Amino acid sequence: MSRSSSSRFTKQAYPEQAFGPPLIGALLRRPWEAVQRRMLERLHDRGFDDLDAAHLTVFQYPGPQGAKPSELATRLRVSKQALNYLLGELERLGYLERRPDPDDLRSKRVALTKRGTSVAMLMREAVTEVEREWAEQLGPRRFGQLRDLLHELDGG
Amino acid sequence: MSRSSSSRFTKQAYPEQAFGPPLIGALLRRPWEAVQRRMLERLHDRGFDDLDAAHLTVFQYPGPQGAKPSELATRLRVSKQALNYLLGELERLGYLERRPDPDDLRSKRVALTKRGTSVAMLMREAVTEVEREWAEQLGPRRFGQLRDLLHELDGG
DNA sequence: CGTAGTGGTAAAGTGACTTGACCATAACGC
DNA sequence: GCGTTATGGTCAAGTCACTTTACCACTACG
Repeated sequence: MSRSSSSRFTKQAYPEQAFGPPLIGALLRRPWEAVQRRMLERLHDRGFDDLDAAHLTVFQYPGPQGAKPSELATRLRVSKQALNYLLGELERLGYLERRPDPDDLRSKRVALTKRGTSVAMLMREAVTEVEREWAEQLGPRRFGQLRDLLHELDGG
Repeated sequence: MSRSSSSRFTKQAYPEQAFGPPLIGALLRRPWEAVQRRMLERLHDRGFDDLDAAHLTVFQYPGPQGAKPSELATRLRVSKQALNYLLGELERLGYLERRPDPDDLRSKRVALTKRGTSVAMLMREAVTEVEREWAEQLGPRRFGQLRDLLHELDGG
C-alpha cells in the first residue's frame, strides 16, 4: 500500500474541483498519514493490538521517557486530565509506569517498561522502513534534501 | 546522536533521550500540525468559531464539494456513520447541504453553502500564508524544491 | 423479478474526553 | 519562620463524538 496508483484523488467524482493544486498543507498531511498508518500496522502485526492512534501520540517523538505528566500534556497539547487518562490506560496495559519524581515530591516521572520500549523501537523501525522506501523512490540525494528542508523548517 | 543542540525539544527535562534524531515521521508531523493550527486560528479570527478540528477534516483537500457521503467516508477513513454525524453538524451550522444525487436515487451529494465555501477559501488562505512564511525562511528556490519533493512522494 | 450488494440513516450504547473540585507540595513574599 | 500563590496530580461527574446494530430504499446482476 505504500506506492498506490498515482493521483488516486482524481476520480471522475471530482471533475471540476473548485480548488487549484494541493497546497503544502495537503502535501505534508498525506505522507504523514502514511507514516502513521505504517506504525500502527506494524505494531498490530507484532501483537501490540491493544494500542490505537490515541495511544501513539504519547509515544510520539521524542517519547515520554522520563517526562513529567504535565510536561507531556503541554507538549502534546492535551489537558493534563486527558493525558493522565491515557497514561492510566498505558500503565494498565503494561507499557509504562508513573514513578515519583525524586526532585519534586508533587511530581511523577514516566518510565517505559520493557514492553513500552519495544513499542517505541517498533515505531521507529516502521518509520525507518518508510524512509527507505521513499529514499528509493526519490533517490538518496533528493530524499536527503527533503529531510534537511523539513528539518530546517522545524527550527533545526 | 546528540546533534540538534539548538532544537527546542532538548530541554533539560530530556537529557538522555533514548532515541536519536527525529526521523521523517516527526519532521512531517510538526509542520503539518503548524498548518492545521493556523487554519483553525484564522477561522476563529474571522468568526467561524463553531468549527473544530474534526469539522476541518471534512473540508480537507480536495474538499467535500459534490462528493457522496460514502465516498467521503472512505477518503477520510472514518465510518460512514461518523461522517454522517459530522455532515449533520455542518449542515445544521449552515456550512453545507445534502442534496439528492440525480444519477442514483439512493445517494446524496454534498453541496457547500456560501458559508461553507468561505471556510474552504479561508483555509486555503491560511495555508498560503504559511507557505509564504516558509518560502521566506528557506528561500523561494528551496521552498519550491520542498514542495516538488513532497508532491512527488504523493504520487504526483 | 428475485437475490445480493450498495448508499444512507436512525437508535442505543460507550468511552474518551471535558469541567470543576480537591489535596499535596513548592516557591516566593514578608 | 509563616501565609499566600502557583504548580503537579488525581478524582468524580457529565457530555458528546463516535461505535455497533439494525433497517429501508434503491441498484445491479443472474
